[in-house]
Amino acid sequence: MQDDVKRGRGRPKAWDDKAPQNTIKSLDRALEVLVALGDMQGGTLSEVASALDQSPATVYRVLTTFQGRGFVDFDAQNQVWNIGAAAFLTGSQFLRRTSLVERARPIMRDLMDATGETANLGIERDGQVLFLGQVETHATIRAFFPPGTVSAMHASGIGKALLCRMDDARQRRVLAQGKLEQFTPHTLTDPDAMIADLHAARARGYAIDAEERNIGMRCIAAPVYNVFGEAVAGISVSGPTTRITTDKIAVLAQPVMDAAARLTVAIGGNNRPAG
Amino acid sequence: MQDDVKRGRGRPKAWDDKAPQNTIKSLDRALEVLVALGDMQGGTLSEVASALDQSPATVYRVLTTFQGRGFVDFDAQNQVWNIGAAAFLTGSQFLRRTSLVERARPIMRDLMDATGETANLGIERDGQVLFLGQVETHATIRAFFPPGTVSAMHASGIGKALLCRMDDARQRRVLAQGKLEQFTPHTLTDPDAMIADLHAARARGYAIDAEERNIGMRCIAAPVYNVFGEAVAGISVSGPTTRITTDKIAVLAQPVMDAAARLTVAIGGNNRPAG
DNA sequence: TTTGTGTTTTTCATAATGTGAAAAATAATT
DNA sequence: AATTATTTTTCACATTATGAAAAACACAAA
Repeated sequence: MQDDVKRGRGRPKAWDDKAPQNTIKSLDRALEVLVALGDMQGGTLSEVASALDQSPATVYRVLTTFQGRGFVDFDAQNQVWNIGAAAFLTGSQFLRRTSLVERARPIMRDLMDATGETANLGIERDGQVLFLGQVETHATIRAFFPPGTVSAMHASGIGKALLCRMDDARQRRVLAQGKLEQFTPHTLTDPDAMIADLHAARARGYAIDAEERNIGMRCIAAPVYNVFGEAVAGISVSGPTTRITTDKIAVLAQPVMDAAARLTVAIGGNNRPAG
Repeated sequence: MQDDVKRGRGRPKAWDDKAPQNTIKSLDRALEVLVALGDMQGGTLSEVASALDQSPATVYRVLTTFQGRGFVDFDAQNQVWNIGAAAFLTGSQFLRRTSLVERARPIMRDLMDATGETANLGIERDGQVLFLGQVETHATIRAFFPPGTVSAMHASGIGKALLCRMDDARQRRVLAQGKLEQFTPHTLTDPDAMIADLHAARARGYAIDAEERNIGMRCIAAPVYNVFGEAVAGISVSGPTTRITTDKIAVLAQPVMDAAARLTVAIGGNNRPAG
């Protein structure tokens, strides 16, 4: 970064260490409630209140206010509060911004048509893979990654497609974060084995997740590049090992790489990767 | 419906007309800001403030507070505020919750009450319509599609409601699969006639199955959209031609479309269809 | 039944804190 | 250089958020 930051229009922000008092405390506490409700995947009033160590009365008012705008739903049957449709709708506007998702949509649909398997789109965020969208196969047996799911980099096709294009330093940093947690007997937990796998993926042009996260599921992923040739997203197909057999991987990899290349073009990226 | 509703545990809510003061005003105003920011797809402080007719100082504090939790991002380059990743992450928890079928249930019940006819819910699977659920009319003569039933797309109201929102290529592909099998003298077997019928349905906003699958049965269906404005399901009413007469179709279509729109909202979808 | 326990919702007094106006400090424009 | 537009901070004041406790229920057991 440059030393002199590009500053905005009006009065400059106070770069003091003494915290400027321009945030709203009650709103912040309310957001804490909303996030907690999402993390715990719904709960009763008392559950939420005790989890946050806050007064039930306050949490109750926060929840009913959110409810008024549809940000949370209340299941009167079981007295359970949950994240509501409005939160999803507003939150989804985040995707529209980068326009990555919008542009990926038709490409993913074609990929699904060409391969018959569910197509996925994901990016890296905070050392994990964040799934942004998918187009589901029509087959009855299908992999399911709803948008918003996060997954470990080292045990995901898209994660490894992104990793294999990072320089060594960043690779090691990201991998060190997650400690290579073992999910299945096939998960690569040895750093050297992981590095070797990433080199292979880089040479091939696509990464493979062979039952490393879920037994019975394989995934083939390729990186998508931005204008600087940096891998900023991954596109993949995932399905059961019964359909994605080892000898079909090379066949399926081609449409995946094609789709990634198309998406790279669609977002104004450079298909000649940097480094 | 019963008069005595199933009530929860604790103290009952005050059913007074005089608004109970258990919502938080400042939080509500803050949510108004967040929703507006999403609707206008991002904007500068002054844009948001003037759009809501609020003091810039207040809106500023709201935005910085949201920013603190990642619910909005600030692009210092262009001084533009936008919906952030945390809003997306939390909002996405909504999807993880209940299924389409559960959300549709109360809506379908209302639709049945309003029309007096059996209400149906279906999606596309493997080129066919898969019925996921229904709420039966009280009348003795009734259409019966038990959940799990599959039916040909081209001879079903829901099927045509889904088809009429696909692009031409997919339309032709799906239709080619089934070869437009003839079930009754009214079944549309000519591809051009089918395309014309689908265009009409698209323009109307609802599709009609006029004895095309079963003699003596008519069906009125409307599409349900996901967050991308893609038709992912259909909702319909079906009944005997003696009750669903040709001159009643337009009358019955309104509650059907209303129900579809409600379900779209309930699943976090976008009622402005894509394409 | 009656009693007891664990809920959720409301009321109320009090103080915390959110609020707008205006000032301050910058960038863009003329 | 002066003006305009915009963002951020300060400050005095009153709005309003807050927790404790009470009220009103459901549920379980005696």
